[in-house]
Order: sequence, then C-alpha cells, then structure tokens
Amino acid sequence: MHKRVMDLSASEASPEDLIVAVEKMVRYVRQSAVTGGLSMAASAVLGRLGREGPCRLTDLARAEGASQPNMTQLVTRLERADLVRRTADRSDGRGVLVEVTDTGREVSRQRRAERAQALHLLIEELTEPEQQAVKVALPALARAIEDRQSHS
Amino acid sequence: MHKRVMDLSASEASPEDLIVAVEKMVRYVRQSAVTGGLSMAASAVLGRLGREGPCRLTDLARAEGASQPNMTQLVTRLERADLVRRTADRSDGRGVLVEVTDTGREVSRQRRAERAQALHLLIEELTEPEQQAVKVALPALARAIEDRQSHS
DNA sequence: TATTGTTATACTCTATAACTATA
DNA sequence: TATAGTTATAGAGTATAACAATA
Repeated sequence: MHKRVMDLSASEASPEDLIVAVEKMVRYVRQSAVTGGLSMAASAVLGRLGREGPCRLTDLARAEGASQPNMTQLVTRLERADLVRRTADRSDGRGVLVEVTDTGREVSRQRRAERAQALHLLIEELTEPEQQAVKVALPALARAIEDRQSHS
Repeated sequence: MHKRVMDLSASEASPEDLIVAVEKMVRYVRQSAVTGGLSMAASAVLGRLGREGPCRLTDLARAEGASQPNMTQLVTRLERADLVRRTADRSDGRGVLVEVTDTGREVSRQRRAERAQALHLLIEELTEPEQQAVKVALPALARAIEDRQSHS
C-alpha cells in the first residue's frame, strides 16, 4: 500500500505540471462513464438538457462550444437512441426545441453517478488536506471558466 | 468586475458538482491549445514522447489507454505531419519505435505553453486560498490516477 | 437581408476483427 | 502459439461551405 506522504508546499507545481494533471483527469473521467456508450459530448448535452430544460438547437451549440452542424448531428444521434426529442418552437417557425426523454434522463443520471463514483474513488485516496483542497479548487476553477466565457 | 467572494466551506461540493467542474475544465483546456491543429489525443502522444523518449507503439497505446490500431493510425497522422518518425527496434524485428521530431518537439512545447497560459488565466482570477488549493488539488488527483492505473 | 437549421463533404478519433510477420 | 503491428471496416465527433425555410 506504499502510501506516499506528499510535501504539499515544497514541490512548486508549475502551470505545466498542472496542465499535465488536468490532461490525466480528462482521460480518466472520460473512461469512467460507460452506460449507454455515450461520448463526453453526448453526455454533456444530455446533462445540460436535464438541468436546464428544453433548449433551442443554436443555443445548445453555443452553450457547448460546438458548431451548429455538429449539434444537429449530435442531436440526431441522441434522437435515434431515444434519449432526446425534437419539438417545434411555436414562437419561431425556424426554431427547433430539443428536450430530454425519460430514457435520456435516466441514462444521464446513471452516467453522472458513474463519473461521480470514479472521482470519489480518486478523492478517497487523498489525504484530508488534499481532499479539502479538491473541494475548493474544482468549483473555483469552474466558476472562473464561467466568468471568463460570459465576459467574452 | 463583480468579484464574487466565495464561502469556501458552506457550499458543500458534492461529487456531482465536482464532476461538472471537471467537465468544464475538459472543454476549456481542449479549446485552449491551437498550434498545429492537433487534437488532445495527438497532443498527449507528442508530449509523452517528448518527456519519455522513443517508445514502442504498443507501449504507447497502453500508456495512453488506446487500442493498438488507434495508435497505429494516430502515429501515421503524426508522421505525415512530420511530428514523429517510426524507426526499427533493433532488439525485436516485430517492434516499431516511435520518436518525436524536432518539429514535433517545438509544436508540443508551444501547445503546452498555450494550455498553461489558459490555465494561468483562470488561476489568476481566483483568491489566494483558492490558488493554493489548486496547486495542491490537481497534482494530488494526478497522483491518485497514476496509483490507480498502476495497481490495475 | 439575417437567422435557424440541415445537407454535403472531409477530417480526426475510436473500436473490433482479420491479417502479416517475427519470436 | 503468442506478440507486434497493420489493414479493413464502421461509427462518433468535429469543422466549413452550401443550402432551405422562416423572420
């Protein structure tokens, strides 16, 4: 169980080190959710629709940082898998509203649980101070990203 | 500049919240590096070869958590872009060693700088305690992932 | 004329299965 | 027979350009 006791201050973590850490997390998280065989992109769209309700396709594309054609195709795949459905936007004949189905909601819930579990497995191997640091750091970074994107 | 002063303890960050934060970071980091037009997968391979030197194709696939055919194609694309080259493995006629070219090293360096800069932009918007938390949390998580993968 | 969405086209990324060559 | 790598095939994810329909 060779537990490595970390020196939390001495090993000055450079931005380069930090970015390598982020990339490791990317790969780890990506591999952790398997239900429904969805990609992270599909999973993110499903999760957003579940949290925020029906959404215009264009808004969805912008919110996810994707192109409109990309979102069209992604929604088509999700629709084919009965995870979302398209409905007409009564207030604008051009628009399409995308909403999650009950199946989609359930798949989304399960995937989020899987990812959360994978992260939990990591976190519980950390020391207590490190765990606290994680609880502060991740939400703070998420908030900084949101601020940054709303300002631009 | 509406600076939000966070309560660092009251808003109990659940694993679900944390995973949402991680996903935001994934998308943010992914969009931050543009030099060479490489994907994260390609970038990761290039970075690894730069850090660790020439590597067998199979080892590269295993290290990156990819299939062998996937790695074959990725290396082929990187080779076409003159970022890596294949050489024979003298000790094993079946094997192929992949190594980064000078061009590849330079592109890799620049991309890492771009990502680091993007992360730095986020971090400098955080409060001092939050910054400290990031410096502790990200390396700790990376270490936990490594431990987890070497144990399985 | 501008906006919303889709289609067309072309890459990258990914996996599994089948194959070749070497150990 | 087992291992290293490639080829074949297929599908997801992405982008830009061209298009249709509506505002």
